[in-house]
Amino acid sequence: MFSKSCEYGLRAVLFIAKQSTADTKVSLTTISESIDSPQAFTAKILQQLTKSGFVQSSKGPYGGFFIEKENLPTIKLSDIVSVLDGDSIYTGCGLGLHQCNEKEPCPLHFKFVKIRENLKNMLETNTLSMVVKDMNSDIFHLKI
Amino acid sequence: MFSKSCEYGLRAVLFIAKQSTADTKVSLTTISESIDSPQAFTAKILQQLTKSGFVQSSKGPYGGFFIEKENLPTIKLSDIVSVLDGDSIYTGCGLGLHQCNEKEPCPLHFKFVKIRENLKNMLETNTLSMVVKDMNSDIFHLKI
DNA sequence: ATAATAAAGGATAATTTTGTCCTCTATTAA
DNA sequence: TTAATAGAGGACAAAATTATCCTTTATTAT
Repeated sequence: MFSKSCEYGLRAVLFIAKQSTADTKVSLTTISESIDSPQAFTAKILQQLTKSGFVQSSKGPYGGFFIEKENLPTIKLSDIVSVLDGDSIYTGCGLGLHQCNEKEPCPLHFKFVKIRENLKNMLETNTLSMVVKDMNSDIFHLKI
Repeated sequence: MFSKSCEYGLRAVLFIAKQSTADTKVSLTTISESIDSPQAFTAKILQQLTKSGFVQSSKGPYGGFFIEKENLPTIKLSDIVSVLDGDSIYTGCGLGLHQCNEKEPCPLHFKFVKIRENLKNMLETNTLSMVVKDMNSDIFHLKI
C-alpha cells in the first residue's frame, strides 16, 4: 500500500504528535527506538517532513523534533502521505495505465475508483489530533 | 497499490481471457504489444501464472497463452493478485507493523481494516468472465 | 528429418528503494 | 570559548524490483 518511507514517516509523525501534546521534543534516537525503525533512514524521512513544514526541528542539546500544537488539528494523514509517496495512490490507475479516466477507463477503473475514494476519504478526514486522541488508549502501539 | 509485475500480470490475464472467449491463443509478442508492457519481463510473469495453473500455454507454431473457457467464471482477480503480490495487501498493516491485529492494533488499524476489506471484496467478487463482459464495450482499454 | 515457431528458463543488467556512514552546522550549558 | 548534543546533508552501499538477453525445449508443418 505505502512505501517503507511512508510507513516509517507516518509512525514517526504519530509518535512526535503524541509527545507534542505534552510539549515534549523528541530526538531521532528516541523516535527510531520507539517506532522500531532504522535510525539513519528515519532521519532522511524526517528531513523531508521538516522541509515540508509539517514537522519542526531544533538542533543542539534539548533539541529534537516536534509539531506545533496548534497544527495538530489541521494536519491530515493525507498531508504526510502526499509528501512521502506523492498522490499516485489516489489518482493512479490500478493497472498502471497512464491514461485511465472516466472517458478512457481500464476495465477495472470504476471498481478501483470506489476503493481509492475510500482511502482518500479516510486519510483526509483523520487529523493528527484525532489519531493522537485514540493513542491515549494503551491498546494502540507503533512498534513490532 | 500493486507492483509492476502485478499490474502487467492483471492486464495480460484480462487480455488473454478476452481472446480465450473466442478460443484464440495469443503469443507473448501479441500480448506485450496489446497491453504495452516489456516483452521479456511479461514472459517471466506469465511463467508464474502458468505454473500456478490460472493460465495455460502451448509451445511451438500455433501455440501461445490461453485460459480454459470453463475456468473464466471461477478465476477471481484476487487469485492473480495473490500469485504475483502475495496477500500482504489484504492482511498487512498500513503502517508496516508485523504484529497488528484486533488485540494489538496500530493507531490506524480499525480505519485500514475497512479499506482492505473493500479491496479484498472487490477482487474476490470479480471473476474473469465478469470483467471480460465489460470489455466488450469499446470504451475500455488495456494500454497507454 | 528439417526448418520454423513459440514458450521455458538461466544469467545478467539497470533502476529504484531502502539503508548506512561520516562530516558539517547550529545550539546549549558550563 | 569550549565541550557536548542533536539535526542537516552529502556520499555511498545493500537489497529488491524491474528489465533484458541468450540458450534450451517443445511443437508444428513441410
